[in-house]
Amino acid sequence: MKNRNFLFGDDEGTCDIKVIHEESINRAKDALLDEDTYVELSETFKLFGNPTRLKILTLLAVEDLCVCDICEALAMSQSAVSHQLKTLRAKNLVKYTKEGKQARYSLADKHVIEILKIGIEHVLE
Amino acid sequence: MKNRNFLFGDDEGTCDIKVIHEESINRAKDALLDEDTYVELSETFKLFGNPTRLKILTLLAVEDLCVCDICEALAMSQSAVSHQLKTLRAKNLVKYTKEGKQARYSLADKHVIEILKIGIEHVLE
DNA sequence: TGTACATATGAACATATTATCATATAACGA
DNA sequence: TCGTTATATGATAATATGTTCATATGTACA
Repeated sequence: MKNRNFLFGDDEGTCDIKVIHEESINRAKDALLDEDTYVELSETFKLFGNPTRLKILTLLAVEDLCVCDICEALAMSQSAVSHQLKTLRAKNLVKYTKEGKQARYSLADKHVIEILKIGIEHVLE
Repeated sequence: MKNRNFLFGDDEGTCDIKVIHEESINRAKDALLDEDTYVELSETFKLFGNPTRLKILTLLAVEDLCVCDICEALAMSQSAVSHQLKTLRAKNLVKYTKEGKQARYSLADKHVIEILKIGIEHVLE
């Protein structure tokens, strides 16, 4: 089973690394969220991890825009922009309404601007 | 099929769609930051776009921990954790102090917890 | 109708990311 | 010194990502 060492704590057997600060580990582990939550969270943050999407979000923070407006503003292809809008939609960061031939996009979530602001604060320090 | 521009030859491959809302485009474009800032920003946000790193940040939000504590808490290899800590260090999200053989890691930036909180709010809605 | 316009999307390719493996470094005790 | 422990890191392979190309869908208007 386990090797027991009263001075330095239990050895975990399968893991070859000694547990050094068991109390701290337990407190920290209690704060961990569900695996599913972390996957969801990471997928959402991943959307902020790309310059093109950050630019789109910046634009939409100022003005609701249709797809071709965004293409024009960023000098990017319609396809590239449309694909990115799709991924942003999938995680509820943007929404759109159909207006005739056009699709008018806007931010879907108040958190988007908050996250952008804090991120900018961080990198500008 | 592709439109051809007889004055300037083939278009630049960017966007041959007509400008629909020029005023809006100009206002939105004014809000855009430097390209370099977006690259920096995206690299920082990218760090939040991975479940392992999110877990590490959660742990460090509660307790300063050494590398093997984190390995233990996440049941992950020392190498994987160490690599992720390196990337987190590179963007100033965590810092560490050497204590003998160990390296005690902690959050380096107050923004980390704020960003985590807002992200969690978003996904839990 | 037919045609141009606005957007969406599947496939494919190049690049980026992440965990693993093997190994290096560095501190400590015997 | 040697051996053990704690951490760091280069190389690699599997997977994910982002743009382009080609094409599909849907709308408006002559």
